[in-house]
Amino acid sequence: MDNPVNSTRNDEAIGYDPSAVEGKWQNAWRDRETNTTDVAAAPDPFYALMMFPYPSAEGLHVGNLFAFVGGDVYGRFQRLQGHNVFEPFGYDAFGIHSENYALKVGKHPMDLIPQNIANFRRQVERAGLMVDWSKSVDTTSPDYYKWTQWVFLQLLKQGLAYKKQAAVNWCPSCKTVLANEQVVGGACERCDTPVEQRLLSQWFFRISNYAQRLLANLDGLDWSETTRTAQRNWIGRSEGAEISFTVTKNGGEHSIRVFTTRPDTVFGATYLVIAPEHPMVATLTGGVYRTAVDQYLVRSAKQDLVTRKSSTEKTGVFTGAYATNPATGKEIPVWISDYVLMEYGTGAIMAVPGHDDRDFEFAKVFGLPIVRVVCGEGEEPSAPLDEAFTGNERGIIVNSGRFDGMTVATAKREIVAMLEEKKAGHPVINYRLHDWCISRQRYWGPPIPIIYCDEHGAVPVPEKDLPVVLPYVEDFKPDDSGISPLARHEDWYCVPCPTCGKMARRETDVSDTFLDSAWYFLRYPSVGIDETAFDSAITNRWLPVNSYIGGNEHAVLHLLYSRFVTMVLHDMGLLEFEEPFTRFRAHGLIIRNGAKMSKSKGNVVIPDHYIEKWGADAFRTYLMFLGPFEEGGDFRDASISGVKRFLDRLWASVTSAVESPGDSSSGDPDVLRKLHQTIRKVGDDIPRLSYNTAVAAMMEYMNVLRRGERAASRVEVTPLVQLAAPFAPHIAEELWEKLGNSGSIFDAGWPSFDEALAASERIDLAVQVNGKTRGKLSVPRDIDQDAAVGLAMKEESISKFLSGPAKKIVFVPGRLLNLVG
RNA sequence: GCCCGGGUGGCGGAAUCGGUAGACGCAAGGGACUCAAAAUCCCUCAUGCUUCGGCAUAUACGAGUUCGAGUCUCGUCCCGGGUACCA
Repeated sequence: MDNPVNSTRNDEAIGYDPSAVEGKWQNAWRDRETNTTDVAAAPDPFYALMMFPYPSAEGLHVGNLFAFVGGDVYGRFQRLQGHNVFEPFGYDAFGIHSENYALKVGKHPMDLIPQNIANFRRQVERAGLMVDWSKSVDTTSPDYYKWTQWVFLQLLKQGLAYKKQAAVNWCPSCKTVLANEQVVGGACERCDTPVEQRLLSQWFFRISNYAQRLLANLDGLDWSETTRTAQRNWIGRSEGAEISFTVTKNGGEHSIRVFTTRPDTVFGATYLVIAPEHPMVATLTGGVYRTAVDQYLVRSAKQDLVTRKSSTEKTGVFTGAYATNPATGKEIPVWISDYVLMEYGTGAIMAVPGHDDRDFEFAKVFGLPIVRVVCGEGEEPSAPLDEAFTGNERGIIVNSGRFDGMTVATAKREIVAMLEEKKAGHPVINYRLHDWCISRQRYWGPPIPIIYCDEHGAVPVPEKDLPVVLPYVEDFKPDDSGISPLARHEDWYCVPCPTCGKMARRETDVSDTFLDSAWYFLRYPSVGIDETAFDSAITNRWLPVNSYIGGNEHAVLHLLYSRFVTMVLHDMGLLEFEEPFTRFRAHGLIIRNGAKMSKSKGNVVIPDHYIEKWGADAFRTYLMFLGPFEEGGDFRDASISGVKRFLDRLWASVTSAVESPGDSSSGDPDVLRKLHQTIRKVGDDIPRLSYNTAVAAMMEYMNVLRRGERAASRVEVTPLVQLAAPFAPHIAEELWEKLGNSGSIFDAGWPSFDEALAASERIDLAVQVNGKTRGKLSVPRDIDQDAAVGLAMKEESISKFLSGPAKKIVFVPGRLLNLVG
């Protein structure tokens, strides 16, 4: 801007060149370290976190960027409020996605990931995020996963990591383990061979020990309600009872324990079912039934996990054994079926076909008796059931001896008491939450730091020997030579036992990617510190995270695992807090052609060329304007032009204010009123992530500003530049500089609003007759009811709807008057 | 099936506590400027009637509560997401 004379002004006033402005400020931010936070000294810490992405080869897409910009607007706003905001960024680069992609393109993930990361960083910088790049994290770097392995060892030390046999999906043709998402319709996605299940010895974390605490703490968290609900459902607390059924077999007495949430229906239990994996299967199975049972066991063991869990067709086999129903004293048959899961409850159920859909279906298939023990309103106790009656709110107990006539709720209590007396049952609380299996028979992850010694068993790798480095191997493909790719590399897995020094064998499985991401937020502030996973003073200063923004697809696993790991470290005395994220908000999804934008749907849009064409500021603001941040919206590139127009006008207004020779220190009262209303509105909207309405409010103000003939003055324009800064940071910096300020606008604070200036003298009072709006009156703001009624009745256009004086008057001061005739 | 969301003009959306439905933006139509186009600027823009003053109807559908309902209650239909034999 070397020659601000009228002849050139038009060109400058209309439109601006985003690439020049944005390049200038991105360089300035880097050179001046504007976005670098002094984590040790900052007086007013605010940790603004966004979920780190998996750095795909295609690059960051619009859906990712939407989430990041939303987080960035929040972070920048907090900084403008005067906080020392720490906004880090990193990469969740281990895992099956990267590995599969590497296999597909025939490259090694270790070569691929650095390129992808460089590309992501370029995109994020180009989008103008306020990221502190001095504290970035890459989960595949040994500097990072050294501490992931350390976290594993801490859980082991606490007795929270253990090994057990567990089923995995196995492709008999590829001779490899498949992840659930690689099983398509019960077959291997690559060779279409039917998948089987196979038992492997795997590492688990005892997250189920924390079920009650993970559930209870949810009440105190400032999180999206949908996310908390999803976690509650996942943890799945059920109150019920455990009941014992006695089996007399070969002269011995055995007891089968079942879990039920409906002890009130025990009189209707006409048979028992145990899971195929139940330890008592062999004991219970009698001679002639053995062959059929064995066949059934083989069959259900072969079926893959996905199909077995999704098919609802009932299959089963009779064991030959009978148990005694402790309520009725009757003998009932014991069956085996895979609709009963060994992982939940006791792996055995009492079947009440009259009042459970699954039991009903099973009873129909095998011709087992169905007994009604609950009646709905107006139903006869003897009426047959043509489907299970599961509604229990108004149910009344029948056919249950002395419990008849009780409500379901009362009977639950009374029947459990009766069973307790007989020593045949007691109340129990069960959780759906299973222990977390962290073993992966894969290459692309951190090796689990364990060494197996013939003499000493599973020996943890000493902490001083971490990291256990993942070797660069050419044949990382899980092929037919064995289970885990690392198990093919003797030179790697043969190591001396840390305890006795004799030759031993490393664990060749790697850990789950979710373990990498379950603690990364602890690492960010301590990046660069080599001696520890996280510096205690720094961590307790910056965490828990003030604001966490991410996708609801991680509502359960990632967020739950992070909470679990944090709780364990808290219990070990390593952290002062036990919940990692004070506030969490889930953003919405970006829809393109009617579907969520995702690689699998094939509808991703890469933002680069939009940013090139319209500028990062316009693109960011457009993304925030297209719909409510927490709901997402349609990506339709046509609408970007409206936002660009707004920024052009902002540029033009500031330019003319700067150049205008007239009075620039005062403003038009109407404009100033709108300005102060806008400052209030934007300041209210941003914290509740109502970004779309914040942008709309700024546009409205811009329309008011441009209404008059005269050029805008500095007082009218300067606060608007500050309000726009979180959305359009580059142009805001540039205009801030044009307005004669030095230093970053982000260190200049947020404009304050004056309540008195924001209020107007006169208001429009809506006047209704019988609830229908018939007109409006321009009246003083503080008009009272009588004065308002008097004015209204004088208006012929209003009074014509009334035949006489109003019988009832509803007056809402400052808003409306309703005359009821 | 179950659990969450959601359904408002041609389109994206707004209406924060039950108080003027359609802010803001896009698209469309008209006009100004221009040799022309782009850009820019101005105007119109829910629907139907209209004597051009207005009037009526409208927030998926049907009931209800209320002076007043997009908003609350009950029922029905549709769409999106999550989850799934959890006893």
